[in-house]
Amino acid sequence: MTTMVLNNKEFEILDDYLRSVGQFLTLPRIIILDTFLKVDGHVSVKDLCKEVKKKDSQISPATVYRTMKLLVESGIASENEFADDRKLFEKTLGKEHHDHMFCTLCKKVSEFHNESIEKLQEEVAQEHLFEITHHRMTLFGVCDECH
Amino acid sequence: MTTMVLNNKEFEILDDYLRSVGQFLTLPRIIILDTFLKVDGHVSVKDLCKEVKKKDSQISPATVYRTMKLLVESGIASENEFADDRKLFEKTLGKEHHDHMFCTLCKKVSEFHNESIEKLQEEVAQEHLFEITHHRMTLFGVCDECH
DNA sequence: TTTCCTGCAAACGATTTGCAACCTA
DNA sequence: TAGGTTGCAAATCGTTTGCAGGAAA
Repeated sequence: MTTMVLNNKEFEILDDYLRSVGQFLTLPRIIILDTFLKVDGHVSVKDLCKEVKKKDSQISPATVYRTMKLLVESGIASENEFADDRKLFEKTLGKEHHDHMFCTLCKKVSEFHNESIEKLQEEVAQEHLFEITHHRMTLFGVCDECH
Repeated sequence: MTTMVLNNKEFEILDDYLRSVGQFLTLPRIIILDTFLKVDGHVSVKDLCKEVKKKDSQISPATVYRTMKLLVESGIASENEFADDRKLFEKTLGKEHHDHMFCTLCKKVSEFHNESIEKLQEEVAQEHLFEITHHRMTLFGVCDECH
């Protein structure tokens, strides 16, 4: 039997968010969030649907899409696209900002953070009178294991 | 009457590329490349189709898609996606590598280059034994004009 | 003649949406 | 009761592909 991790702060955050927009934390939403939290790394909706179906075969892809949108809105998840048309979600809570390295051979996504780059980005933006809300940086190439 | 710029190096490059893979520089391909070269900035296939149709209403979107693929393969164009599902093409020939700033209000794409960032990216990659083939960096935010 | 090219329409795959039935405050 | 929620199927949207006719080497 699967144990739910309802005590996670993510459930509280989603619940708060939903209340603030006049919506409810329903069972399908709980199951989807729980599933999402237990997958590690970057997941596609397709893969998430597979996992969700194991817990409740009734839950439709439409609901997974709708719920993932809510998770993004509430700041629990973020979206990123690496290879063509593969939109992937990752957890954002409790993780500092980071960028990605995508191995074009094994498709593995790894993360890094470099404060100097962040500072330089801010400098560049200021030079162009551009106000950054967020950025996206991905290095494509071959990871150590694929060498 | 529209003048073609057949003397541009891009036509030679496409022709060479096509020959190397046993294909030909046909009229539709010439028209599409010519149109692409005359548009500035970043274009979607949809917008390109509109321009192409003005010169030859017979040319189908399928051919535009097929030709843009060839342009990317031959190094004349490159693809980038900024906002959701808007794949845009830009010329690469004669332009040094650059990154992008995307204004989320007016959707304008502007370019910048920062050598220090490039060096740091290379350093980060080396630390992780990752071999970069290319990278993609986009700053999202509000441009000067939209302030 | 063989291989490539093209337009057309159909197919595709990811995502969204309209709807009727269902919950829940 | 009113308004949010869901599964289902249909609709969308960008893109790709099968095919039959046409053109070039």
